[in-house]
Amino acid sequence: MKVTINDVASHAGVSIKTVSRVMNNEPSVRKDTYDKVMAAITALQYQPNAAARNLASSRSFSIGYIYDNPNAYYVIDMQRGLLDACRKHGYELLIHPTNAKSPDIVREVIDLVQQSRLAGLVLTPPFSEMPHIAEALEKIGVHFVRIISGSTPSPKLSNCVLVDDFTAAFKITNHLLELGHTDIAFLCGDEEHSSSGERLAGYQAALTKRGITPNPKFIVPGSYSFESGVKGAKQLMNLSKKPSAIFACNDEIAAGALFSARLMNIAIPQQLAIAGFENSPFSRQTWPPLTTAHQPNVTIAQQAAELLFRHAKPNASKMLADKQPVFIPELLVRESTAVSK
Amino acid sequence: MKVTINDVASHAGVSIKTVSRVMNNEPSVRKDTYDKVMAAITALQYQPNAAARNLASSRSFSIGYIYDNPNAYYVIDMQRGLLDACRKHGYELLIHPTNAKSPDIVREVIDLVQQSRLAGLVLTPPFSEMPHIAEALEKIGVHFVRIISGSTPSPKLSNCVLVDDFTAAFKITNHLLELGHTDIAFLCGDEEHSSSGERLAGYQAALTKRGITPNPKFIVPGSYSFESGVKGAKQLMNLSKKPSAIFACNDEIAAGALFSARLMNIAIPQQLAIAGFENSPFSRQTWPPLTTAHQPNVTIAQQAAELLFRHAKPNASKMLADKQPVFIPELLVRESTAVSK
DNA sequence: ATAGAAATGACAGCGCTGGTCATCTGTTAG
DNA sequence: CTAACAGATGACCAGCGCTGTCATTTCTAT
Repeated sequence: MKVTINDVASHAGVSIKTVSRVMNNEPSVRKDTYDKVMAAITALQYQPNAAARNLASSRSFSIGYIYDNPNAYYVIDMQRGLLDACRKHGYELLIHPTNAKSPDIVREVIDLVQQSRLAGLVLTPPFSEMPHIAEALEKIGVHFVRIISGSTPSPKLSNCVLVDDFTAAFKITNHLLELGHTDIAFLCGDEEHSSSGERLAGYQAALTKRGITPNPKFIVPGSYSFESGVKGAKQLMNLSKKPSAIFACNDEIAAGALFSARLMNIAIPQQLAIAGFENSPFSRQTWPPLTTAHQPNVTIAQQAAELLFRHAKPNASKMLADKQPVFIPELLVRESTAVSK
Repeated sequence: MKVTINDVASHAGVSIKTVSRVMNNEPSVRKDTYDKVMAAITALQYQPNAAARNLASSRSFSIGYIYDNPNAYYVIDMQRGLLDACRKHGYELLIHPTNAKSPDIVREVIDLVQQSRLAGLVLTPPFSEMPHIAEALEKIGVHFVRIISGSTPSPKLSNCVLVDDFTAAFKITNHLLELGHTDIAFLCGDEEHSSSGERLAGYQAALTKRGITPNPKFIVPGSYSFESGVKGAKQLMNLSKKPSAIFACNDEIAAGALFSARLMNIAIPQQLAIAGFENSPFSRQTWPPLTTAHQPNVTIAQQAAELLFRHAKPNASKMLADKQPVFIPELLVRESTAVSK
């Protein structure tokens, strides 16, 4: 019922100490001994007692995931990916919803890490973009991995997983251009999220490449919310020169724009094409369904956790330590942009 | 930096065992000793080391939350509530997404409980409605709390938090009746979820009370999905005698019905009123926004965890042990039913 | 004053890791 | 073929911070 390290040792015909060495990836264990021990571990389904390990070594076997994101689907996907990686490595996941805007957010995070004795932390926006959090974490020597918007790996970003919003936004804009649209507007998300900036840049780059100068009136500041989309679309459709397509910074904004267009009796996509970003579940459930970009969040989270373990595990192989994953969200064409103008 | 039980003991002038007794609510600690120790604990900001407690006592200080629910907002809310309660009681939350339809789901749950040495489990649908899970859990003596659909507390349901879907559905149906609708259809959710049955019963009861015999053709079986709503609405609107209102078992189905109605050029709510259930975030973002019923999921989760702790903590006061919370989701009228027929 | 109950304390040990040596095995140079 | 050495393994102990058990002390009621 309860398999201890002793059982594994006698089953493998080695000493407890050797099993412990294997469990902790210590060097100087011969290959065949290692294999023998591993075999015993799987045969007996040995699960080390986390509490005992924890207590004896004073390091911990859990990582933390801090979130403050109104998009529940994003959070759930992240969790799923992190959990997968944790299970694989025998770690636990501590989740911590909180308020990123809180004035003592740094202290809160530090407290969490220290009280729960976390081995590491996975940071998603907005936390991954807060320099004082990264600094504080570095100062107390806690490993962390950030998931951020970006396209080019660099040594400075060694503990980051990059999501290439720029390229994905470029592709979406290109899709609209190929449909014949030239007057394409952009509804921004929150300025403080770098994803919004990256997507805007991708949009602008695509236009420029076609020889179109982005029209400043077509770039509407806003936030990642339905309401923002409602307002933004209204503003755009009241211009004397209206856009024929809108690229919204995420699906929620796009849904708002859709809503707004409907109030104004504008036919989608005949009179106005609308594209979103994120592929949230409801992007398929709007009418018409939204063209959008799909982020493989579960996989992204897995990779982030793997990266974290590579840094956090004392003796893990450093071979792969510098692989820096970049994910490019994939274009998903649906009916909100289906018909060319 | 790191305060141990020793520090507390010497600060309070007692033995470490006595501090331990206080920490564990053991009886036979004199009032003034108790106060002295508590004072020392607060003065020193003592935080017991979970790993050590765990190891020494072989009980654990974490509870589990198993989920398999496509509705991310529901899961996030549950987590939030559970986490709140856990923090308050010094417990941790272990989350475990899984597949409820898996053939060895019972074994998986049992393994989880035993391997992670969980103090208890919170079960939401569909797990809370699977009798073999409850049986297995009882057999191995693990505490658990179920969140289920129901209206009347009973001793058999002593470890349950009830959500009164019946009454809420009754209210929604009543709302439609008051708008003058008499031909009200019902789009069912998954049959195996008792919530669907309860809501159906509430709907039927409301009709019956008004002297209307529910029309079997107006009751469409289905599942908790957008697609089901699309199909259901189509089927209803192809009847020779069409309903003038649809009550969908949840918002997702309602959104599907909305989508379907739009394809058929049916004006909402002028030609057809549609109501949902759940108050998921996107129910506000459909067009028109959905009339629905709001479940206070965060609070429900908190109560469930509190109930669990009362059962799981060995020496906690049993005073409140038999309070059985019942939550009635609240009617939220929005534009999808706003105009009377 | 004294039995008996209640409150408190001493001590071992939960399962594991870290450290220190001692021993054993395998490899290489002579 | 053997000496000499490095690498691999084991034996052993302490101790992480706490709880369970049981012995001891203190209080209460007669």
